[in-house]
Amino acid sequence: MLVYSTMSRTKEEFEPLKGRIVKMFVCGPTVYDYPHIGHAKTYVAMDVVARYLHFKGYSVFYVQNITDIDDKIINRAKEQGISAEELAERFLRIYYEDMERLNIKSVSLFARATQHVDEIIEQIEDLIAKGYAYESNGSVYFDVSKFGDFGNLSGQRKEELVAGARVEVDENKRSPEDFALWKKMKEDEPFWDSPWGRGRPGWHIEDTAISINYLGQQYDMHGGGIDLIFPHHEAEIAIAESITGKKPFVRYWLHTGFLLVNGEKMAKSLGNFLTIREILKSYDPMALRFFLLYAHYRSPIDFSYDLLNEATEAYDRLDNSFRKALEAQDTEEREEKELRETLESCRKKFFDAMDDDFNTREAIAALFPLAKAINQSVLTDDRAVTELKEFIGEISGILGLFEHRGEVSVKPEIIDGVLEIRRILREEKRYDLADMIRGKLGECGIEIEDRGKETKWRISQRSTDQ
RNA sequence: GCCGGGGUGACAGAGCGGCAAUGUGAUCGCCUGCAGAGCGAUUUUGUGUCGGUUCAACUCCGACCUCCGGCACCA
Repeated sequence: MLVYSTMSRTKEEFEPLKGRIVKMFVCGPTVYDYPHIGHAKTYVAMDVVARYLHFKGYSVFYVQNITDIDDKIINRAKEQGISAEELAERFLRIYYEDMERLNIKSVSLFARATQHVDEIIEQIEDLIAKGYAYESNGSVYFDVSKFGDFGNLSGQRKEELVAGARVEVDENKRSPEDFALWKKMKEDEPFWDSPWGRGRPGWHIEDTAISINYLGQQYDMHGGGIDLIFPHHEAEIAIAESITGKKPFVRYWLHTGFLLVNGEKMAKSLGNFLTIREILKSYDPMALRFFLLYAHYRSPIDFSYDLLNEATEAYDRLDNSFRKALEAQDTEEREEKELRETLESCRKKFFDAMDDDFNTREAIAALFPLAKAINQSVLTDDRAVTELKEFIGEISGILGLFEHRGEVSVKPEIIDGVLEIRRILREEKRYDLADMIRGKLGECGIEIEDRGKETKWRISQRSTDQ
């Protein structure tokens, strides 16, 4: 299996540090607002990475941090007249809800910055003791000049960085490129006590404190959006390797391409900011998930409703045919050669693509010919059907798609009864009443579909959205 | 200025030293009481430009044009 690492800028053979155990860390959100579809892109992609590693037989321990204290949270809380803690709590809950709806299930542990302040302080003390950090007027900074490898991940040389820099001038820093590990408390701000007085943690060290605490001094994978490469991940490497003296801190650095809107980065100031909730008001969460996976994770996606609609159509096509396969019963032993062959080649293409740096676009593309074969088939080949069901189960687990979990709030017998009456009406050609029943059921979120004399029904995904 | 990633049919978007996936859209036909779903067929000279290497280049090399992102708060 090949994995692309930003550090080497190439695909490398994947091999975990220790046997069949994979330890991965992904930079989580700052919880000060509704999560947007850019978050969705990154976290869905990383979810599939974790799911696939799990499928490959690795035992995956996946930690995500939650930044629940920082300037944005403090400022937003002030605007709204509530405490920073309250604001963070509220949006953390919303974040969990949105992730749940997107079927992101692989995270083993969410770790909040505010619950790891002790570890953060310990790391800062360690850095100061080792001469990599200095205290200045109640704040503590990392001394970038002490870490020779700074810039390796982003391919930047320190001199270049400083040259083109628009670094914030801060007279407390020895050098503009130094970054804050501990920020002195300002008026009316939340604070923690520390050896340097009251203050709060800087951003970069939160992740190293959490990841080293749970995953160890070196671990396998670290993921996040492409915008985090610099300076965030450079800073993490500097902190971690300075503390532990061990290189590399992380074996594989994975970065997701940006989600763009109108060809530009999504930003509040551009007015093209789209939240997950906004999209899910009118789209099936599975369609959004499919849309995000129907591109390679390292590629950018230029979001538009046209493309989302297109993805919805494509997803429904696969979903419909897979449902047909999963519902198949009373199969015989009559061999369907075409189906078997297509299944075989699809399976190979799917896993080859996934093994090649989690290429979900190509993996999904391989599913369409299978869908076609299913639609053409009468599903009489019991061995092929069994294998088909197994395969669909596998890809559902890996992609987190094609899972039909619509809960029925009415007894299925009632719907079956209604459909029996409708069948009689259709036989008697009383189509007005038959159509009326179809309409009414549709309003209740039950979609029905006539297939010859038989009628299938299912819970509509879209109408279950809030 | 520095660093990174792109430019492939109407649109989206993979792959690859020889055959250019896949989806969506469009057109026609079939199926169907209708709807939906589906099936069959068709759809445009499709690889940014110019050179080089090669028997063979969309793929490798060089130059150029152009788009996007990062450069110290970002998924």
